[in-house]
Amino acid sequence: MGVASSQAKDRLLHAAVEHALDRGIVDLSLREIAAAIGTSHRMLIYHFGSREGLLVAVVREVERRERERLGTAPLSVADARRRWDHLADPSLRAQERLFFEIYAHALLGRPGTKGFLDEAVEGWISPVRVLLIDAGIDAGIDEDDAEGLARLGLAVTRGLLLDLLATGDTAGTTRAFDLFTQLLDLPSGHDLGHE
Amino acid sequence: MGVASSQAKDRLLHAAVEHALDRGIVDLSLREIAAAIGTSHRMLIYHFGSREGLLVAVVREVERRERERLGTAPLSVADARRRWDHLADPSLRAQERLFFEIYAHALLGRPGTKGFLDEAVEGWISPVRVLLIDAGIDAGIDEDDAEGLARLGLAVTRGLLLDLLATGDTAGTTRAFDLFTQLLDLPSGHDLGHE
DNA sequence: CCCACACTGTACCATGTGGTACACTTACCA
DNA sequence: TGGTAAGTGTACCACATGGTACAGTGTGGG
Repeated sequence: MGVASSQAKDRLLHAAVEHALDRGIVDLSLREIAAAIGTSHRMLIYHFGSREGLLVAVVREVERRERERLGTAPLSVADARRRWDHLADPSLRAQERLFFEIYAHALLGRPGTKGFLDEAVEGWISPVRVLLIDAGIDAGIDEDDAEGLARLGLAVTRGLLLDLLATGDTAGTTRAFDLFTQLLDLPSGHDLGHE
Repeated sequence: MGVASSQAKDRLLHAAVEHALDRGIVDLSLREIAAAIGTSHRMLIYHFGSREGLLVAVVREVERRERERLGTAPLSVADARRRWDHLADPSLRAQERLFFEIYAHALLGRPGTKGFLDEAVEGWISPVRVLLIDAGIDAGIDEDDAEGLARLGLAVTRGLLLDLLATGDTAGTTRAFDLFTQLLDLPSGHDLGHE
């Protein structure tokens, strides 16, 4: 069957994700996707078994990229602003939009999204919490504070991304982010900060 | 034609929205929806003209409810926590989930969502900004601060709602929200309204 | 050589899709 | 009373859907 991984399948998956990045995924038919990436719906079925199989593969790939981003993101607290600048970069818009599309999809319990939500929230909060606890030994941050702070930071980031995706207002959302770092008494933007 | 409003149409729309609240909307067929709310796809076409017509009607209704919530929300800052408690109430989960589903849908430029994003962001930021400017005359809040603060408040709320919808962790998200209000030094402070 | 194998094109299937035609009922109003 | 219009049921349409059957293609190894 073609269910196992193979070079052809990988190529198809990559192309399908690329297409999903700017066209979405949840309400597209196999034929639409296939036509867009230069293959036939027959091939998608062959390699992924079914439409749901393709969905799962795409979701997993998005999860993987998200994790990868987590792994390479500078996690030091002082780098918060640099991290935001990275996230706010236009080249990441498509990925974030797809992320939110799948997020909403998963909230409705659609097939192929098991575990996505846990990973999407806990996967980010957890390492930040640990980091904060380590960094906060001197500063007197206890575990509840660390958890709450991690949660709040994630919320600010995701909330501002939703704003950014809707409005495209990089300057405005960045100003709001700087405001947050100021509230935390963190170093804000290097030199392109506010004022 | 049935395109104009009527009692029957209103009943159907209400039922359709109710159904969308816990089953979603964007990837459901007319027949699925119709069967679930005890009518026929024939009737939905009759009253709403087309599937897209129904979609538009549902989106508008969700927008309307969102605006209604905005209108009745207490905007004074001292009430921030009470407002969050209201949002975090399980009875609103379905509405928020549907909101994010449509939000994601709109981010992809799907038909029937024109104006949704503007309303979703600017519709909330704007009144809060005005409120902050008014309240901040004494406290020295300038317009940029007000805009940023409104934006940040909205982001915190939406981000924590995403968290809450995914995890169901009312206590944790509420702790994070409290942390935010503490950072703002709310009890003594200026007004901060968002939702 | 031949066979196994990964892969792909063509053609097809049953079912589901949005949408329509038409007959029919009810109800209100002239 | 009759007519007009909203509303509804039944049956249907052309088409798109996910999925399958089958007959290939090429390629590498024995």
